[in-house]
Amino acid sequence: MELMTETHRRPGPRIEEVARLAGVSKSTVSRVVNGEQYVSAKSRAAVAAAITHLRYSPNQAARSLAGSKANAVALIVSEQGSRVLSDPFFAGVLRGVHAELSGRHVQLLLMLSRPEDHDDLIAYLAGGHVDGALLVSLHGDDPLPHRLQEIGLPVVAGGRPLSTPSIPYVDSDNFTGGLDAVRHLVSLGRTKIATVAGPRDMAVGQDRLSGWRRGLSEARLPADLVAEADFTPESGARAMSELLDRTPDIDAVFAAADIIALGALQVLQARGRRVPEDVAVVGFDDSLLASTATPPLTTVRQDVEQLGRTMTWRLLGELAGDDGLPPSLLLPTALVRRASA
Amino acid sequence: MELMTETHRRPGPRIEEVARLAGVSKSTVSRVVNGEQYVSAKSRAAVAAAITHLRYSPNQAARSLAGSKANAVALIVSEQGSRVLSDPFFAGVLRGVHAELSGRHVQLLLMLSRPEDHDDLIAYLAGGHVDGALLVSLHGDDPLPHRLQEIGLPVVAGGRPLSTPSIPYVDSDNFTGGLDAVRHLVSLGRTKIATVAGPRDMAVGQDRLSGWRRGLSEARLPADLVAEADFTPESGARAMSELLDRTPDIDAVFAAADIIALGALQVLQARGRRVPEDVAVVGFDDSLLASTATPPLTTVRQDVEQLGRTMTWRLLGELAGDDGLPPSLLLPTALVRRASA
DNA sequence: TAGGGCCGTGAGAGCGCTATCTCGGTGGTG
DNA sequence: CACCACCGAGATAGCGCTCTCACGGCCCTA
Repeated sequence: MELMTETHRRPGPRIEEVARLAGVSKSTVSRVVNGEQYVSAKSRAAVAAAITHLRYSPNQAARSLAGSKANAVALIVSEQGSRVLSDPFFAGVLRGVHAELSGRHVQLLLMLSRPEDHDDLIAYLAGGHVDGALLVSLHGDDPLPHRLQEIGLPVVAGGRPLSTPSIPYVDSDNFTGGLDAVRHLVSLGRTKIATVAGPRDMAVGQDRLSGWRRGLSEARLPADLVAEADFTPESGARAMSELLDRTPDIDAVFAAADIIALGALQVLQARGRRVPEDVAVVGFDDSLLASTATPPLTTVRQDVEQLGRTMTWRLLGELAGDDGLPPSLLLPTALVRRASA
Repeated sequence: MELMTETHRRPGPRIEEVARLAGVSKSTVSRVVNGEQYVSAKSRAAVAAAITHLRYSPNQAARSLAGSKANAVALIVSEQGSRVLSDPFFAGVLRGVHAELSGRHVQLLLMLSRPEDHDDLIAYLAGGHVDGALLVSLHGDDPLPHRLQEIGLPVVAGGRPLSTPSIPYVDSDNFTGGLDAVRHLVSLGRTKIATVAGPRDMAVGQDRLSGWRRGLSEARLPADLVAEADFTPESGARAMSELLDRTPDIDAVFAAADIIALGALQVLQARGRRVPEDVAVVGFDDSLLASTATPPLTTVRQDVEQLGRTMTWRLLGELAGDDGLPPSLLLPTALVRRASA
């Protein structure tokens, strides 16, 4: 009797059984499950009761197959290293995305992809396994957004993508953030205001730098004290050293990120500068690092969780067929005053 | 002409087309795609060529439906707040999980669940939408691991689950870590060694505390200087204050996490204690916070990425039907000496 | 030379849903 | 009173794949 094969059946009831218990057809159950109209209150209640009683949970695979939609979106992190994941920025976005998704029966697939894996990624996404994609941490030359657009997958980027301006994105208002930081420094009477900028191949680096420039030009101060760092304390320290070597009498620094500011802070203290008396320091992000630094860091707050929520809202809107959605959105930033400036 | 409905067809070729191009049947293409035996080298090559040429990517939904397996695992974060996501611990685990999964055609579903959402979660998972689950950040009384076990879903926990000892888990050797921290403090000649312990309803809190106790008992020192905190600098600061109020002449503190140590450090400095001269401080985790603290923190390093990898390895092993897998695994920790002790 | 494995392959039956078509009943309109 | 729009419901055809089964050819053994 080879009928006795171990049938490894998936557990749980089928839609069929729910229909039988509720005394209606599969179609009606499907309508109820999908919240469609044209179902009598009576049927609706009967189905709901049956679902609860049987603990029915519709099979996503079957649903996707029949319905030509995946009920899932991908959060794609495109980065050479996987450093990003430790970044509070990423954590915040993730939290926001999840918050916005929760209760909507849309699954979140997390995909990291290094540039050399992009082909696989594209193939997978082109297969219709997700309905849309959220993109974060884009370096400027990353061809990924463009390629996603090519295969017709709805995409929203977190942070302005340098390479593909046509893609919808949500970003913090980094320019105004940088501008506000400098205005604050100017209001403190500082005149030799340097910056440790972020990577120039990322919009976030460019925009905060532009804000700094604008602030200095407003105050008719020279904008020549620039060093570049990536988002590590080490590179922040290195950049600060350069700046100090070049111009020892700097009296303020705008760091493009708290984590950069931290490295700068260490160098400043090691070189005998008092913060904020000799050199005022402003960071960016208002991460945990800012409040626990010594001295606590004045910084520009960005609400990354809100950024995640907004990206998701935008994507789901597009998937629902809303038009009139803004192509892109800028989220406000705010200066948080602490001891360092 | 309502035939003109927007047919929203999924893009890409079907298995059928690959078969036609390769001159074989669907069955053979399926065999090649799934790496089965009993396919001639010739057919295999023809199919591979066709796949490449057509950029074929099999439809996961159809695969899951026909094959009764989801080709996906869930990473479940069970927590009241969504604070966890910002935790470097979580980020590290995530990175490890992803690394171990990559190239295996297994998708990662990220699911956060507050206790009040557990019913939904269970229903979803019972539906066979994932093949297994990875669990992190469990408070002791969390019924989730038990319930997952009930529905027969293969599960591996990250961190020892207090409530369900029978569940396979992977954890850092927190006990030995705590022990090593104290031994180091003792070797420095400290005798009034306090601890700011982690939450007592989490294994990680209990185990590090036990290690501290053992260390003191080895050195025949009293183990009565205990305060408890959760994983925030604020609670660390509060706990440190209590400790100092109770016993002003403390000369060393073992904090159950770097983030707790940070709060302790601030209180210590505010109260005029020099670190490490008056009070030596040891943290746990070796997070970024440890190296950027003032002074840089001596701490116990745990390799959370490795933890994520190991959890995943264990789960995939179980899914592949390996037996002889160790039920649980402990990963080594290591003391990292810096300035604070 | 006949029999039995084993390899390589194809045909075809579902997997559990959703989408579409169909149809009877109801109530408002000319 | 006939007509028709519309609501509520059921029947059924796939969605794209995997899995089981069947079958022919080959090699090895008796």
